[in-house]
Amino acid sequence: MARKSTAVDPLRLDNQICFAVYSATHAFNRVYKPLLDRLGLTYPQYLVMLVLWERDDVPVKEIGEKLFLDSGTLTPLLKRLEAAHLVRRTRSREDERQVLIALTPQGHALKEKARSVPQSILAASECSVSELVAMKDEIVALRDRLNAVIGE
Amino acid sequence: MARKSTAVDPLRLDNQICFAVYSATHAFNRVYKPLLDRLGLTYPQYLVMLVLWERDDVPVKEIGEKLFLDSGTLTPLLKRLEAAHLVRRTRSREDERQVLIALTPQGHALKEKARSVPQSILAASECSVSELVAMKDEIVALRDRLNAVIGE
DNA sequence: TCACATTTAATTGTTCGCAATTGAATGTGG
DNA sequence: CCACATTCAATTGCGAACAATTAAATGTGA
Repeated sequence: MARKSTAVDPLRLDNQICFAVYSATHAFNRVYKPLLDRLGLTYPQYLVMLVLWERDDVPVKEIGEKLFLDSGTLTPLLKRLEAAHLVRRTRSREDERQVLIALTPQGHALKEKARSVPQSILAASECSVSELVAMKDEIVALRDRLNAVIGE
Repeated sequence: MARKSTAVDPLRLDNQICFAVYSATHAFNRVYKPLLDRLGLTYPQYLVMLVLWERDDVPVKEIGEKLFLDSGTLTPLLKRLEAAHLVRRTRSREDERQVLIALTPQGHALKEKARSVPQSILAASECSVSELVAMKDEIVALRDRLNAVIGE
């Protein structure tokens, strides 16, 4: 037959890795939702808290570099975390342009309640740790190549 | 030493596959942006057009099932596509609850301009087709397991 | 047939995500 | 020292994404 096989049609939705990644992001979000509701966090807020639990008193810029987000996203998000008494925002004294983000005691304490989250996600993925690590490394490598092209 | 290795700390940002997927989604978006700007589409609008280029005159519900999106997202998006004269929205005569989405001639014609997009993405990924297909299949399988847990 | 449940889109309100701009602080070259 | 560029956060505006609700059409059982 003369028709092009749908299996290799480059415009077919099911053939697009970007849609696989896009829809997997939403699937993760839906699994995280009930877990993070108990912590009073959204998923992007949870990511910011992961950064802060690793290192505290960090400028907005640095959070943005780690999460690939800009101030247009982070400023209002951080204000909501401040309103929830999880972080404090203070101008740096050495460089008044920077705003430093520090955890409050409640912010630190929330880490303990968060410890069970990764395990629940692992269970939901029905996947071995080694498989997930391998996939993660492949996806990160792809992401970094894509990001490199943007800077070109 | 007594400290837990950071390599296996489950709360470490870099160890989370969800963040790999989340950040890869944004990286894809940034690569798509200049390509889709030329078509006058956003990325979610492009996904809807992919669905319609495969099969036309489809109820909103069906688009939502294919893209894992609900009417709260699709209704305003489809109204914007209608305002751009790419689709028409008409109530089904057999079932007045359904709204059928059909391509306009301009909507059909846009497919030709879109044909170069997948190739540009492939180039940006700096990856062989077979590698991408393998990754895509893994990610889809993970997504489907996650979605299955949500319905539990 | 009729009360009731279900299905389907639309609507409302909140939170991301980003482009573009603004304004203040800092750095740099002459 | 001073004009100028750069850096950083905040702001504005728009388009998703989703929970929760609403309203209309359809389906179902007694």
